Amino acid sequence: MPIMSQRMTDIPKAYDPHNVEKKWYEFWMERGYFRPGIDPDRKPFVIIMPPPNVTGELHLGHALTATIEDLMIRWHRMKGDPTLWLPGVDHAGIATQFVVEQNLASQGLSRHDLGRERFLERVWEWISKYRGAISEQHQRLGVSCDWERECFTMDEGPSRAVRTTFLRLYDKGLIYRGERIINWCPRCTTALSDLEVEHQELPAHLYYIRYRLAGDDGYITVATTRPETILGDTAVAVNPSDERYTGLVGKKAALPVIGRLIPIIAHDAVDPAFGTGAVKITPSHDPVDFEVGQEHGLELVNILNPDGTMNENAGPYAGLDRFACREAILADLKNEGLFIETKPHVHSVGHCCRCGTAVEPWASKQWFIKIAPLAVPAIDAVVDGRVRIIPERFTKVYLNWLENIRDWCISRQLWWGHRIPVWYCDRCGEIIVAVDEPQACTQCGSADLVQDPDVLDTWFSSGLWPHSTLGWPEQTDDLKYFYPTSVMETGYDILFFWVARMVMMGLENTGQVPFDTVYLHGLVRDEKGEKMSKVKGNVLNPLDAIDQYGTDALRFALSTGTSPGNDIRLSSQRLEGARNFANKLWNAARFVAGNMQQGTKTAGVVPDGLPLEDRWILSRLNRLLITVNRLMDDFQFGEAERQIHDFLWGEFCDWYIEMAKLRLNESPSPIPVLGHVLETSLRLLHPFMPFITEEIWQNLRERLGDPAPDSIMIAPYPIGDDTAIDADAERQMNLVIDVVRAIRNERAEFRVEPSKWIEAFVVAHDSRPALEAQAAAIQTLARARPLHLIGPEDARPDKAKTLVLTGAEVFLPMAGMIDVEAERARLQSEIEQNKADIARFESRLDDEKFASRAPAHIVERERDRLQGCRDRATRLAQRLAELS
RNA sequence: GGGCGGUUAGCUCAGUGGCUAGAGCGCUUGCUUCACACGCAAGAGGUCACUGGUUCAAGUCCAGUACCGCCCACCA
Repeated sequence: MPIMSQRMTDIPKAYDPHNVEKKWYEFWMERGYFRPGIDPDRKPFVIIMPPPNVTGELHLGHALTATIEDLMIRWHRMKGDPTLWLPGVDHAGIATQFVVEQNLASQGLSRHDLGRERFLERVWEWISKYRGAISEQHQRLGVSCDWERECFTMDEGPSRAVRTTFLRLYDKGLIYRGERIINWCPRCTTALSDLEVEHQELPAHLYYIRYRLAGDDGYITVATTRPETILGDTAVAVNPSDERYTGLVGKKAALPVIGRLIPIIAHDAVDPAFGTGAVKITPSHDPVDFEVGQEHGLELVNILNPDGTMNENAGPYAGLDRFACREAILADLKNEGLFIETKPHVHSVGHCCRCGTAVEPWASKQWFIKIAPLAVPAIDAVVDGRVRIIPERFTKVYLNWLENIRDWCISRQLWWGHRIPVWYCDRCGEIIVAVDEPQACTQCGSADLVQDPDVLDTWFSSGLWPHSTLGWPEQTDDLKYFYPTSVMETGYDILFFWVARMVMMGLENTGQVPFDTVYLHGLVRDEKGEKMSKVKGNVLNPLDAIDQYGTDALRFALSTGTSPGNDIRLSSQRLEGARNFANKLWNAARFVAGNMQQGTKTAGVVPDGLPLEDRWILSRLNRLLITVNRLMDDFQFGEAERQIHDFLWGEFCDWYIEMAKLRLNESPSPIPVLGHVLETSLRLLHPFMPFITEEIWQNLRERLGDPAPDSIMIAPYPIGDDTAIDADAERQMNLVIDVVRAIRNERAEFRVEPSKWIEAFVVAHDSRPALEAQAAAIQTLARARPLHLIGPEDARPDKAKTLVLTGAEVFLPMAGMIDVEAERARLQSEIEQNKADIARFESRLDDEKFASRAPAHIVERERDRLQGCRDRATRLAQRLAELS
């Protein structure tokens, strides 16, 4: 005992994460544990980390990604798999250019003041300043990724992969340049893909406007939500079957204000029931109108400048902002008597996902990927199961998107990003697409080549990430060994942006799927369920959470009791709960360490001949190990953690340690099972809470005589042994627990002072030997002394509180405190309840179909239960009779 | 207009056909019990949204309804 109390003072009472996290992270790094051990005979486990924005800050979504990926990685590493987790960062075209431009703006400069080259220098400076912050944040989260393989999308390797892919797709005719309607952001002054546009339903107006007919004093009335685009109209269309307008088709109408004459045409796409049944056609600024224009050979009249102001085609309105122009034109129409009426109308307006500005559909010359041919193999891969999506419901979402996919606009009018590898010959106009910069025109030999000024959509390089990071297009050793990767873990919000494109590009470039499994996690929300955003100010910085609660607590809070694809609400209460669990574990370890004498063997513990509580906890532990391994295999990490938590707190601490204390009071000889269960649990928990488990494990290791590796992170992951499962021990222990709880319950009910001992009689039936062996424990845990273990026939106290349990009865003689009437009523109600139970079990068992169709062990269990209820019924009845 | 998800204790959520449906937080009562007050013990609290179906057995599977949320879509 002196040894124990002495040691206890060595270890602080509360777990302090800050003293341990840095220490162990450095230790792991120094030892090189994060590097994969390559074994050509073993299939590796590989995760490529979703690359965060190079100039960004990690938010809780990244913390969740890091947590789930790290737990998978650590688990596989402990299982002995060659394990690679490859980190990286993304150049994030628009986002990065945006922050650097804002920084310039604070100095009163625009990127145009600097020019392209100097602007890019600024971007690189900015990156060199902020890039390290991301990895530092990641390291504080405990990520065990291979930093030596860290990649940046703008590195030479991935950049070459980008150009190579571009060339290959161009040669195949899958990349083309063409004039199409794209989404234009006037603030970012670049084209966007359809995915980068967020549609919002907004209340607006439908304006009815008259166009004068040419050579006639009649009118045709159109309805539009965007009167300013009148200036770009090149036709009015009606449905060919619409009799109201049959006479007008082929005639001309004059545009209001500017008077330009446009034809009236017939087209199926016009819905006669909408508005007036006549629609103005603006091929330059509307996707449907563009199609109509193509079919009818209509002219494209662009009326906008890149910044959203009106251009010279807008005549008197040139220079006005598009929204100011709308008001101005409406006023003029009213003056001219061409404005008829306005009706409220809800329609959806696209906004730039980066800056929130309303985007303009705009006919513009851009580069596109003809994506449908690439989608087909990506669909097949998921349909035939080469790629599995978790949770499964997203399979349908994925397939639906790919089946209806439209060409992908990949050119961006930005400076920061992968420059499009296309050169134009100034002399002959030849278009040269090449991986390396050409020195002369392949056609005419001229050296006057100008590279396309645009850059590629950031997601183009992201789509190549799983193979470009491993060395593609070179057939590197890494590519050969680690590709295809194992799991792609990311948020469901980028299923289309990223996951689908990786499948398409991976298959296209390598002929293989990029990963076997897609694991999609949910969004992290605040305690009110709202999306975290800087604007709302409800963003919780992961580092703040770590400072306050510790990394393990943050990881535990983010991943426990959650399920794939479902959003997570993170609150301070949740973090506190996780921190409390870490502290509980810490203190359990403090207790165990204090009782572990130097050289106590904890490995190779066998249940044979051990006391009941030892056999019980070993049985429970092994059940847990089997369950957790099954859950991990099945990607149910949150449930696995919950089970570990419940075992450690509710079984190991609440019962096993409490009973161990009694034994240690009797005799100071060490209890190997105590150390064994803790040590095994630490390894089981390590992937989820890496720091505290390492700290305790190392501390324990010094006391262990067993040979062990230098770190818990390379120790073997525990697997269950079903021969350790001992149903008898569990049954007996349950009875002990029931008896103790029953007595405690009554003590509380009768307000017996906590320190006071009370006398108890326990009638044991089949389990009498077990209860006798546990008499001392029951006494102490229930504070019941003297405790009389008696037979069913033995005399028991007269006026006693009686508790009829399934395998025992407890009598508590509480002099003067028993109300016989109340006691009788209570027993009567228990009898009623018991009767109902019996009836339920009987009717189930009497059903022949149940007996014949239910599995044998279920039938058996129901029989046992019925028997237990019947026994109890008898004893309840007896007891009631005794009371009268 | 299509599709998906949710609806389980006061709150937040687990529960992937089989005990009498669980946890954390909150609440009530009592405890400075020698690992832990970031704790211990006891307790209250449920028509698993609703209707029907499949099954020996449904919170769990199927169909429909209601409400909430999300995604997709060229509704001028």
